[in-house]
Amino acid sequence: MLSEVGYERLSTPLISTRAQVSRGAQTHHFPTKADILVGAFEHLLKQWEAKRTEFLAHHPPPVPLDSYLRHIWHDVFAQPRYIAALELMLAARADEALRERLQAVLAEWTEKRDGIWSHLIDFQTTNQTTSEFFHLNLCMFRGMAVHASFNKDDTINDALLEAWIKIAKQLTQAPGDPGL
Amino acid sequence: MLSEVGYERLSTPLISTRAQVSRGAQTHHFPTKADILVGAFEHLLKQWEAKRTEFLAHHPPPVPLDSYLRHIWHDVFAQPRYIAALELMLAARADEALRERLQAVLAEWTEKRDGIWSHLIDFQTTNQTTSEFFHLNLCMFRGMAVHASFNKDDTINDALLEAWIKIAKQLTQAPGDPGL
DNA sequence: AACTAAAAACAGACACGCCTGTTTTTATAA
DNA sequence: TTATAAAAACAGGCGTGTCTGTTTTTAGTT
Repeated sequence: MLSEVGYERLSTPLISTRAQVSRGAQTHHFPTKADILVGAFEHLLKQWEAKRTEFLAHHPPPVPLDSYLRHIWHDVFAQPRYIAALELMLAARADEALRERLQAVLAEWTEKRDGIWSHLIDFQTTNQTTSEFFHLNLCMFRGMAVHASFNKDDTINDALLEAWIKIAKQLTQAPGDPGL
Repeated sequence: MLSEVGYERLSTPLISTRAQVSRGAQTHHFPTKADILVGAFEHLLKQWEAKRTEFLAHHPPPVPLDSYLRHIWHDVFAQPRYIAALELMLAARADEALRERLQAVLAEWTEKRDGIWSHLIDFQTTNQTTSEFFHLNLCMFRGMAVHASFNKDDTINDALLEAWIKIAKQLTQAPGDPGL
């Protein structure tokens, strides 16, 4: 619903109706709206985790870099839910309590995720370079996700993805530090 | 106000109070809330345009690539207003009428912007590569802006910027196509 | 220059609806 | 019987858009 109706119009009665749950039951399990949002956010992170384990089941490590990139692009960033999560995080800027709860949930998850991937991807560079690449890649995919959510022309989105994959390979697979 | 109180809490009475304008005057000039938002968006784009002309006054073309990158990073993307604009665009996804108005305003501005920069930057590659680089760079800066808005640690943000500038140089300044 | 008419700008109040959180009541199970 | 779950009603507040009335500016005419 966050991705369909947007954060602004997302109201608790709307949610309970769509969930076919009485408003009483809703408020019983989720006293405040923030509780619902945090719950939804946790649910989303679990889904991403599930996609990762499913991917790893079919791609035993060491995972080639481009396989990894295509996976997180298509299964995470290119999904409407990613934009919904982004809207949620941005909107939560103004709500200090909600923001801190979301950031806490996310921080824990991020740490876990990075710990997992850093051992599985077929990097051939130093650790420090790897960390920086992770950040760069995250930023690039985030920006591409926003771009894709506005511009529905998939040909250009695909071209951007392929271009970035080439760059990523140069950055991490080159023998000797390529200047990153 | 969009960046301070957030899109969700931004109400028309709040705006009129802060603007020290009566609610009657407000509704006279801006019949609906969407009119205010579109007006604010146009205002923002004009400010970016002003920053650009000011930069170009001090940096006669051909503009070195890294100067250009630092300029749009610090003067546009790294500003809180960029995040506000992003939140506005994302929130407008659910409001079809508003979204189309914003997109129309933005599309016109974008076309103008690209037309200007493409002649002023010291590129040494083909046009097609240049266009793709523009897109990639936009995505990267967008993602970095989001990152910076959440993570206030400037050292890592600066490091990311410098890393990207190095990459950008390799992409556009290398003699012969570097494989992008 | 002065007077009038029209238009624009402004001010404040109102109505309607919705949203959030609380409370009260009813059902169910341990 | 008591604790938990569910349902429904309630209260207070707020937000958007509209409406009526007032002031100021502009335009046109004598």
